[in-house]
Amino acid sequence: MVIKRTKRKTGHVTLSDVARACQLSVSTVSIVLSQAPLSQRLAATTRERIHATALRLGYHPDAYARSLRSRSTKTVGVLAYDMSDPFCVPVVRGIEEGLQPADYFSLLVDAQTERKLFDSSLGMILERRAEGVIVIASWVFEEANLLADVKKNHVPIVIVGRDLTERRIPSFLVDNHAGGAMAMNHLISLGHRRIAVIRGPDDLFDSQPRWAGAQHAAAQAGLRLDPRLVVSLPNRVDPTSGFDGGRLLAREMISSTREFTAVLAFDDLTALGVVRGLREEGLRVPEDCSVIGFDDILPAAVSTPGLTTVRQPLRTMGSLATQHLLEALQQSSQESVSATNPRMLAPELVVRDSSAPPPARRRDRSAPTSQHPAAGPARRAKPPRQ
Amino acid sequence: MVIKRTKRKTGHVTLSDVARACQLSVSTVSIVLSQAPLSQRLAATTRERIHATALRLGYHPDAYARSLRSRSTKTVGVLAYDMSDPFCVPVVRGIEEGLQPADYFSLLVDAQTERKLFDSSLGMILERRAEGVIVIASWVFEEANLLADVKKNHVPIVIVGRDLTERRIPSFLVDNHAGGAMAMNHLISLGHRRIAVIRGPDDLFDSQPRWAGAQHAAAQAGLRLDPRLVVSLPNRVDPTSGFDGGRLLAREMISSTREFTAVLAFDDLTALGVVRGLREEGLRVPEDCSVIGFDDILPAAVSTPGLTTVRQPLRTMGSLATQHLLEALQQSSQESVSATNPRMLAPELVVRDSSAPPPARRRDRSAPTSQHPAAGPARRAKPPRQ
DNA sequence: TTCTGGACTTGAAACGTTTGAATAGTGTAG
DNA sequence: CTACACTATTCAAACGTTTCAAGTCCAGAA
Repeated sequence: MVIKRTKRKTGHVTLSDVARACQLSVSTVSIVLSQAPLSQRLAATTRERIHATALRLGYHPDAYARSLRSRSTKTVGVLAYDMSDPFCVPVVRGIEEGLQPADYFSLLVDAQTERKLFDSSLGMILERRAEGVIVIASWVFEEANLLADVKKNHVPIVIVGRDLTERRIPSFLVDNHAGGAMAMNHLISLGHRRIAVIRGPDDLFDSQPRWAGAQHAAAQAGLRLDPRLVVSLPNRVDPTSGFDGGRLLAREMISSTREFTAVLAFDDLTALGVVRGLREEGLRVPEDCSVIGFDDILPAAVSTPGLTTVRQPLRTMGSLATQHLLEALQQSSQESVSATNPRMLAPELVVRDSSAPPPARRRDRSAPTSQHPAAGPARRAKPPRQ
Repeated sequence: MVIKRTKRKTGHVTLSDVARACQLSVSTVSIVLSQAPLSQRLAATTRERIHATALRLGYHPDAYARSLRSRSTKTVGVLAYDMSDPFCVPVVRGIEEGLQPADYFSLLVDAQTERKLFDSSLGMILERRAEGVIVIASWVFEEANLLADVKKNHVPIVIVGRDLTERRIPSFLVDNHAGGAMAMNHLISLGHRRIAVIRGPDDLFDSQPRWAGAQHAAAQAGLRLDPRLVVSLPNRVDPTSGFDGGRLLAREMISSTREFTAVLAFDDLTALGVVRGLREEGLRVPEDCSVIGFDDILPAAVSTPGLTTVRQPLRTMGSLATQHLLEALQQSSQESVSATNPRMLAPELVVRDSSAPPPARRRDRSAPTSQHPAAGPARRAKPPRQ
C-alpha cells in the first residue's frame, strides 16, 4: 500500500508523516515518541509500531515546535570573546561538562574580538531564547549595549574571566592578585633579584591586579623592582598579539643596559614571545634567564623548554559558572540572587623548565650547562588536561 | 496609563506585549518589526512608535516561532570532533567567515572525541533543524549511524578533513600525499639522508597518504628510508596525546643505535614532542637534529625554535566547505550534486627554525646560533636529568 | 446620497509540537 | 438494559510568528 505523500514543503520528516504511515493520529504518535506519561496506557503493540516507523523514516522531533509549545529551550547561550584564544577552549569545555548532566544544550557564539559582533551575538542568543547566558570575557568587552536587554527579558547571566559584580553580574575568575604574587614569589625563591616584569595592556582588566600582586610579593620580600624593567604590552588587536609583544619587549630590554635574570610575563603567549626574543638575542632559557607566564594554555605545555606558569583553573571556572547559572534557573521566579562579590578561584603554580636559579654571577657556580636545575618539586610537564 | 500585564509565563517580551503597549494589533507590529514589504504602506508615525516601543521593552523576535512559521532556520550545524584540538579552531573560524555574509548562523557542537556524543550531537543538529551540516573530522569518526537520518531528512552535508566521497559526501581536505612529500623534500633538500619518520596512528585516515607521500618523495630522490627509523604513533585516546607519543618515540629511537639527523613527524604536536624528547636526550634542534611537523597550529608558531611545518589551509578548507554547502542549499530542490571526488587543497611549506642542514660529521661546524649546551653532534648524550 | 479608491490596519490560518479533556469501544457489575 | 469503569485513541487549543485576504476609514468623485 502506497502512502500518499502530501506536498513536502520542507525536507523534514514530521510527526504527521509518522502518523500517516501508522494510520494513527498525530496525538497518539506524539504521546508515544515524547515518552509522555500517557504512553503507558497505550497498547504495547501500538507503541512498538510507532517507534519502528519513526526509526524507519528517520524522524527527529522539531526542537523549534517543541520549544515553542513547551516554552523551554533547554539552551544556554555561551558568548566567547574569541575562540582562537586558547584561553576560551578549556572554559567552554568546562561549561559543556556542567551542562551535560542537566541535559542542557550550549549555544556557542564566537565574537571574534569584534566589538560589533558582540552585540549582534548577544541578540542572536536572545532570539534563540537561551534560558541563560554565560559570557567568557577576559578580553575587552566594552559593556555591550544589549546587556540591558538581557535583563529586560529576565535572562540570568554570569560572566567568566572578569569581575562585573559592580553591575550585579555573578562573576567567576581567577584570583589575579594571588597569581601575580605567586609568580613573583616563585622567581624570588629561586634567588632572582633583578626581575623584569611585562605588564598586560592597560585596557585589559587582568593587568592591574596581576601587577599589584607581583608588586606586593616583591615588597614583602624586601625587593625593589627597577621601574626601568617594568614595561607594558601595547593594547591588543587580537588575542595572539601578545607573542610579538613579548618578543619585542624582551629584545628592547636586552638592548637597554639594564640587567635582569628573570622575566615575569603577563600571560603565556607573552612569555613564549619573551623566550623567543631572548633566544634571538643569544640568551638561553632558563640558564641565562628564567621566564614565567600566566594561564597555562596548551602551547605552554608543549613548547621546549616547558613553560613555568601560573595556571588558571579554566575548566573549573567554566563548570562552576554553569553550576551557578543552572541553580539560578531553578529558582527562576525569585529574583536571581546576583552575588555581590566575585567568585575568585585560586591559581596554581606549574613549574616546568623555563625557570631556574639565576646564573652564578661572580662565584663559580659549577656548570651552568645543560643541567636544568630542579626547581621546587618539579612537576612533570604534562599537557594541561583542561 | 498603566499597561495591564497579563500573566507572564515566560520572561520574554513578545510581539503581543509590544502590540498592547502600542494599542495596535499583533499583525501590524509584526509587519513593521520584520521589515515586511507591507510596512512601506504604514504610517511613518506608527512605524516610529512601534520601533521605539520595541526598543524600550527590549523586544527580540522569537527565533523558534519565526522559524516554525517561515520554515527556514538560517542555521548550519557544525559538528567538530574535538574543539580542544587546535586543528578545529581555524576550521570553525573559516566556516564562520563563510556563513556570515550569507546571514547564516552556525550551531556548533563539540563531540569531544566521544563516540557516543557523535551520534547524539548529530541528533541535536537534526532536531534543531539545521538546513545543512558540516562535519569536521580528521579524527576518528566511526561512521555515525545517524548519517543515514541526515539523508532521510534531506539535509545536505559536507565533511572537512576526511575523504568520504565513497559515501557520496562532498569532502574537503588537504592533499596529504603532497604534504608528506613536501616535508620529505624539504629535509632532503637541506641535505639530510638519515631521516626518521613518525607515522600517524593506524586508525587515523591521514596517516597512510602522508606516509605514502613521504616515501614517494624519498624514492624520487633515490633515498632508501631505514625501516628501523620508521615508527608509528599508537592509536590515540585524545587529540593531544601526540605530544607524549612523539617525545617517547624520539627517546626510544635515540636509545637504539640507529643514527638520524632529522625527524619527519606526523603532526605538529608530535613534532613538538620530538623536540622535547631530543632535548631531554641532550640534542639541540636544529643544530643536531631537524624536526618538521604538519598542520601549522598555534603552538608550532610560538614555540622556540619555531617549528618548521607543512601548513594545512584550515581556514580556507572551512570556508570552501561552507561555500559549497550554501550553494547546495540554494538549489535545494534538485538533488544535491554530491561531488564524486574530494576537493584536495594544496598544503604549504612553512619554514621556521627547527630545520637546518644536518650537522657536519667530522668538520667542526661551529653553530653560530647555538646557545644550547654543546652536546655531541647527532649521537646520544647524557640526559639532562632523569 | 452612493460609489470609488487609496491609506492604513487587522483577522485568521498556518508552522509542528504537547497536553488536558473528550471520545469510542469493551467488558462487568448492578 | 443501564451504569460504570476501564482501555485505547483522538480533538482541539495553545505557543509566537508571518502573511494573505479582508477589513475600516475618509476624502473626493459621480
